[in-house]
Formats: sequence, structure tokens, C-alpha cells
Amino acid sequence: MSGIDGPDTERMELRHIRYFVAVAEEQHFTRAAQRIGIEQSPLSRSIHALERDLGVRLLERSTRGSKLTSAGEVFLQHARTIIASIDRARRAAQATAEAQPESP
Amino acid sequence: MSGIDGPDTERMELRHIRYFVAVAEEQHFTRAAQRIGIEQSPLSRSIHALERDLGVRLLERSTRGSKLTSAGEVFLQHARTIIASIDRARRAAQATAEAQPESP
DNA sequence: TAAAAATACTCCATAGGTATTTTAT
DNA sequence: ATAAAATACCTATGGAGTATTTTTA
Repeated sequence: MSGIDGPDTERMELRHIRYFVAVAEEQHFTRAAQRIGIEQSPLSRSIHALERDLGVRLLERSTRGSKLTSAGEVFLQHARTIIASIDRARRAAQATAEAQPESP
Repeated sequence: MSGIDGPDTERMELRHIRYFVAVAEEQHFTRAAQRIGIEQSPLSRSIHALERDLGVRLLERSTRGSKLTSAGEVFLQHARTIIASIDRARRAAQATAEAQPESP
């Protein structure tokens, strides 16, 4: 469902994707939050926001931590690809700028 | 330069990348803003923020519009890849969730 | 001078922090 | 009872709007 605002992708944020990778790797919100450098509470909300944007549950929470759903595992692979793409984009732009400084 | 906050990539946001693609395609901030559905002023600031995050100038502004620098052209290619990756990630997660609804 | 982009504000949404509550073991 | 995540509340950051200013062809 998109309406005049365009595809739902418009709302997904890189921050949420990065946070999700941390939680997926730690399988634990509190530890992931420490690693990221924010608190458990905003991290919990951030992942909920991502799941709401996607309309998909990515994690199964429990009192012993959190594990990925099958959709979560699939999304994790893609999330890593996205983050790698962004790093490449940054480096490529910076390398080009260094190689060819625009004449002011 | 990163410091304790990790790589600079941590600050780049999808919104900025999407906006940049619009400006690159229109070669004109005002028209790109209309297409996106925001005003020229916040769009200008958004692109400046992206350029600052990257440490690279992506556009040459003039009174007849804006054209890409060579770094901007390189970044544009990568930006399209990133956006396509995000669309794939969303669809893959949703398809998996539909195929394998987790038992509650 | 006319067109474009940049700036100076203002407002509001949301990211993040702190404290507490809920949940399941 | 404990260890985890979720919720309620507050504050601060920054995204977006409006109006204006700067720039240059």
C-alpha cells in the first residue's frame, strides 16, 4: 500500500537496518544496544519500527534472548549487502573526488 | 575520521541518497523537490548534509541548474544499486514471511 | 533583473535516555 | 526470582515549511 507517497521503501531508514544486523548477530537486544552505543529501549523501538515498515516479524523474542525468524534470516543477508553497497559507494565517490578534484 | 562512533557510514541516511538521485536526474533542485514532494530549501540542506557526510562535492550548482561532478556521477551509479538492493530486501523478507508464517 | 540555490528563522516528528512494567523461565 | 524485552514519559536533534537573501548569467 503506497498511495501518493510512493513505495513504502521511502520510510525505511539505514539506521534501522544497521541496528537490526547488530541484534541479529548478538541474538540479544541488551548486548546489541551496548555494542551500538544506545540503550535497550530505543533499540527495541527501532526494530519494531523496521518490522512495522516491512509488515514482517524479523525476530522471535524470549527471556533468553532473540532469534531470527525465517524472514529475518533472509532480510539479514540482504541487509549486509546493503551496508556493503553503501561502504562501496562512499569509497568510490571519495576516490573519484581525490583523483579528479573539480576546478573551482 | 571516525573516532568512537564507528565509520562515517553510520551517519548516511537513505533519505539523502534518494533525494540525491532525484536531483541528479532533474539536474535542478526546484524541480527535484517538486517531484519528491518537499520544498527546495530542505532539499538543498539534505544534499549539503550528504556531501558533508561524504566529504565530497556531488553537484556543481549554477543559476541554470545543477550538474553532477565526476564523483557525483560515480555516486549516482552506486546510489541506484543501493535503492534496488533495498527494494529486493523488502520483497524477499515479505515473500519469506508469506511462505513461512511463524507459528505463534 | 530574473533564475536558481542558500540561509535564517520556526515548528514538529522521532531518535534517544531514564525509569518502570510486563513476560516467561 | 531473574533476566529479558516492552512501555511510558521526557528531552533533544534534525527534517520540513515559509520567507528572505545571495549569486551569477
